[in-house]
Amino acid sequence: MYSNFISHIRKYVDLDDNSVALLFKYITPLKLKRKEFLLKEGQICQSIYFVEKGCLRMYFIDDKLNEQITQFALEHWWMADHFSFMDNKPSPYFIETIEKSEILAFTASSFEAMLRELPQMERYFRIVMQRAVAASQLRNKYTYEMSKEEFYQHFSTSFPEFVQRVPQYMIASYLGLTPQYVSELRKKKL
Amino acid sequence: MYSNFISHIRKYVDLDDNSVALLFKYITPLKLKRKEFLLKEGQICQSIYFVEKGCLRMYFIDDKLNEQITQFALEHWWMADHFSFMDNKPSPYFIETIEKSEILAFTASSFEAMLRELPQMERYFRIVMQRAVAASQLRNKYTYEMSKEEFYQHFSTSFPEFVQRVPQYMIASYLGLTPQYVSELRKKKL
DNA sequence: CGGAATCTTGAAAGTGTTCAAATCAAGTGG
DNA sequence: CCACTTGATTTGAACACTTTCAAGATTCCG
Repeated sequence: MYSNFISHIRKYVDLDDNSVALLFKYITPLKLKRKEFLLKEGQICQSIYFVEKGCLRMYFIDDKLNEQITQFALEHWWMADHFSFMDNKPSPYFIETIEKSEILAFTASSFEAMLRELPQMERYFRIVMQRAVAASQLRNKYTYEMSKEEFYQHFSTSFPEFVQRVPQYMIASYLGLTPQYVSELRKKKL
Repeated sequence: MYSNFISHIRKYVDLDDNSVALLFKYITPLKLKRKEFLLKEGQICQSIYFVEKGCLRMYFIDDKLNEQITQFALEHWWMADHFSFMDNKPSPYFIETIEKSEILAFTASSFEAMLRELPQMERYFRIVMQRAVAASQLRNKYTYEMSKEEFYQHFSTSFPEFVQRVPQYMIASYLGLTPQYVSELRKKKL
């Protein structure tokens, strides 16, 4: 049960079976179909979400009414609008399933209660968050040193499984370029 | 002593005076002049750094030999190359003082030992890292929705104290635009 | 099969960069 | 305190990368 989640935790902290049982009390499991929403613009991001199976995207609507995708989450990734989640602010984002997905949710209050009962989980989340910071430092560095063309080529060779799994126009949006330009770049590469 | 640091911790967790005394054992305080380095390209980022007073920048040298600034840190901010710090990988970055600064450093080993002795600090760092993730989500959103011109105007009106404190060309670098273009934008605004 | 969503094409327009050179500011040593 | 040297900012013209717009071709799904 929730094997991806448990194995992810055990990568970073020791957690005995008894603690795992306690942990389960705080989880809200969700089974979602394709194109269902976990969060919509204007709502407060009530939970942080762990992708046990499937795929999520986070996006907002820009002033030209385009969907701008800012994050994806595959198996064993966390997803949340952390500002909204921590400070109870309305979120500008949508979080939506791209595929049929199994999600584990911690509401803000269950998250707090869980951390109080299982302090090892503070360590787990400290490490997870620190790794998220590291990942965003790296991604950020790429945006400084690569042109959009290079960024696209780099992404599609680094994550070919991703390019298989999600439509081109979503990748274009995530990389901050137009679907037309992606189309041009693909042609160029052949 | 280290009052900015202690008050920052106490914003997020309760820490009694006894624990503060224990905490001090793990800190390496550094007094640095302007333009001194905490990290250079190729080295492993040995410590994470808290800015008690002063100002740091982090940058790397791109393929055209420009210094590309990816982060600043003012008082009560943390600074590190987290990938290098956590996984002992050589860093592509330089970390350098912009002004005379007082820095508190935790080496990787003192950081670990401190967290083991003072588990409340796991909570503190979990919160700090989570807020760092939130901040990078926000900054990232800006890069999707603003042109470089808007990004510059937004930054310089949001952080006027910053524009005072650091040279234009560093702000240009941080925002990912050329000093020439910044110059043009400033002219435009008058 | 029909309709909607996705992907491709090509031309025109912008936004921001590059290059080269001039001007301005600032710190150092005499 | 001035002269000198280096660092920082400004200018303008030419260029490059990426977007926009408008259609057309294709794929997918019920």
